[in-house]
Amino acid sequence: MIQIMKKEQQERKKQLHSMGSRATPGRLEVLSVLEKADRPLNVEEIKKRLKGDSLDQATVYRIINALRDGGLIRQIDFLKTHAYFELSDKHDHHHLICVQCQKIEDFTGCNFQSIVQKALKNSKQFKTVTQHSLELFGLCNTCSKK
Amino acid sequence: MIQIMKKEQQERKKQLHSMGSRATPGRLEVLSVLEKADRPLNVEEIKKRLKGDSLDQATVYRIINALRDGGLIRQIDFLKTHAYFELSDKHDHHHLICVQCQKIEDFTGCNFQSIVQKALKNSKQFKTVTQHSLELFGLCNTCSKK
DNA sequence: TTGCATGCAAATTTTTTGCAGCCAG
DNA sequence: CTGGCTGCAAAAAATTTGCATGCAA
Repeated sequence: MIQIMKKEQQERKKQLHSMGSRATPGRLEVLSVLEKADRPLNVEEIKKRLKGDSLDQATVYRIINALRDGGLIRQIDFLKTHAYFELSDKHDHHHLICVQCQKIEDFTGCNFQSIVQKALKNSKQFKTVTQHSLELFGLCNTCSKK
Repeated sequence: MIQIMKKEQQERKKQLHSMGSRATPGRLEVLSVLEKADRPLNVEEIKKRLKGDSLDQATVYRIINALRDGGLIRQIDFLKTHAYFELSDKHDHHHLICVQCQKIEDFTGCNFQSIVQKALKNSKQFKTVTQHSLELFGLCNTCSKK
C-alpha cells in the first residue's frame, strides 16, 4: 500500500512538472484530497479536507486554477453558483445529477470522440478540442416519486 | 414585425404561466435580452442590456434563478467563476470554446438521445433526464498559432 | 383582493490581489 | 541561488436576504 502511494506521488510530481509547475506539498495534498473524494468537490470542501485545514484560501484558489489550466483536474457544472472539481484522469466519466436533491451518479461511455469529430468537421474556427464537459440533469427515482 | 414580436411575447407569457410564474415586465425583458443575444450572457451582462439598466441586481438574480429552474433558460459552464445563460429553446445546440481568447462557436447534432439512453440503461437511481450540458474546450485557430 | 414580484439596502459568500518571506529545483 | 509558491490581510466581485411596497391574476 505504501508502495502504491509512493508511486502515485511520483506520478503526480511528473504531471506537475510536465505542466511547468513545482511539486509542492500543498499541490500534492490537493491532488490527494481529490483522489480520495467520491464526488467532485468545491473549493471550500477541498480546503476543509486538507490536513488540519492547512492551506490558506488564496493558495487553494491559486492551486485549483493552476491544476485546472494544466489539465490535471476538471471543472464540473452542477448548476450551482460556484464550481466543483475532480481529478481528470478518471478517464471518460461524467455525471447524472438530480436537480432536486443533488444526488450524483457517475456514468461512462459518452463516446465523445465521434461528437468531437463531427463538431470539428463543421467548424471554421477550431481544429482541436482538449477537454469537454457533459452532465445530465434529471430527477432521481426518489425525488420523482414525490 | 410588430406582429411577430407580439406573438413571441404571448409565447413567453404562456411559458411563464406554465411554470407557475407571473408574466411581469421584468421577466419578459430578461427573456427578450437573451433572445437578442448572439452568445450566452452572464448576470452582469444581462443587467446592462436591460432598457436603462432598469432592474435591481437582486431582481435579476431572482429572475434568472426562476427561469432556469423553470427550464426556460439554460446555464452554460465556460470554466469561469460565474455562470452564463442562454434561452433553452434554441434546440439542441452547444458550444466550442477557446480556452485562451474565449471565442465561442456553436455546434449542433450532439445526438445526445443515444447517450442518455445508454446512461439511463446503466443507472440504478435515475430513470429520466430533463436537461444536459455539453461544451467542448480547445484552442481556436488563431490562438493555436501563437 | 392577495400573494407573488420587486426595489432598496445590507449582509454574506466567493474570488482576487499586493507584498514579504520561503522553499523546490 | 532564485523565481515560483505561499501566507496574511485586505479588497473586489458575486450572490443572497429581510422587509416594505406594488402589481398581475
